[in-house]
Amino acid sequence: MSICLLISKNGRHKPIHLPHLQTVVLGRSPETTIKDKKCSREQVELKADCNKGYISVKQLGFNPTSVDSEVVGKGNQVEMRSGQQLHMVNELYPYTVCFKEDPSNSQSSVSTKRPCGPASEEREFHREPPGHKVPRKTEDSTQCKHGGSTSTNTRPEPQTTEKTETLGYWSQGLKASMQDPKMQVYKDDRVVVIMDKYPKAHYHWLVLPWESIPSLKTLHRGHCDLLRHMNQVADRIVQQQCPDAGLLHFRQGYHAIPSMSHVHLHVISQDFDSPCLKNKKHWNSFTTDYFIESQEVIQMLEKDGKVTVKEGTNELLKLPLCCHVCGMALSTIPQLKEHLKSHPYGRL
DNA sequence: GTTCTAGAAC
DNA sequence: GTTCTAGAAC
Repeated sequence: MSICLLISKNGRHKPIHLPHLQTVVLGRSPETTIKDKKCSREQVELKADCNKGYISVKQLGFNPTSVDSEVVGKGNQVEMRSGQQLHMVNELYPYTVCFKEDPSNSQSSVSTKRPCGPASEEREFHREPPGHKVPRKTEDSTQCKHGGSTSTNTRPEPQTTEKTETLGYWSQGLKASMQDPKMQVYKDDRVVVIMDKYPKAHYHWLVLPWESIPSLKTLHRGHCDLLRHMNQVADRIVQQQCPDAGLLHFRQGYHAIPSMSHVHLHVISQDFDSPCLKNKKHWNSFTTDYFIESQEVIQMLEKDGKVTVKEGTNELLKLPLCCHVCGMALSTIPQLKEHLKSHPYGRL
């Protein structure tokens, strides 16, 4: 399959990879180098169809995005093909689209992928631009599946003995993402932090242990230290990567019944300003008791040696929409999103 | 987890 | 007619 590249015509930055059928939101951010306030941080939503050879361009921002001088219009969507020109906003910041053969399809490129994880005690931060709301997906989700034949690093490999944990199923996606250097924001000998692939707020990271822990049910008292460390790492990420950390409210916690396998701590800003937040389930999973505070999980482990999820927790996802800050009831997701603009920092 | 889409709600 | 949700499929 070919890959899709969005190329800045005036060479402002390197080409942006648009993964096949994956929504990518671009706008004013370090990634595009656009600082123009007329350009929203979420100006356009792009989705490439590498099979059909076009990208869908949806204007999210208020000011006009255009394709070949034709304004898309807020909320509208058009198709753009090779040879056409996208202007991010106000007929400025031109881009072209290019479909070309994926060089990573060759076997040699797979074997030269990053050997999994850092050496023991290694700690490093990768400062990714937070404005890029949908991090690019790995070109090869099977990378590191076998640890890399030449790897000499000492980090414990994920357990691959359980047949049910075969990579490739959608619910196993985190295992691939956490191994992908492009997704990693921080890693040390115990944990890795990645940006959520479909962030539900302006800032949304996942902290995952290298140790294979399928779910909250598998946690025991011996994991308390690890969970405390995950919390500390999360605190540091927020401080280091979020310039609004003083104003913007954050929460750290776990979904009671997560869809994705492998224990992951959500670190999420409470603005919930994201095009990826689309439905009631998304909303209630972060704003009801379906979201269990990290401290509460640690306390349960310390006290009971296990995490207990209350009966009926799944029903919380069906609750009526209700503002997490002021409690106001909203009848639809669009109305909720409009209301959330009155709480930009996620608190009163 | 997401995407797609039928049909409910407006 | 359009918007929005919710369930199936992946």
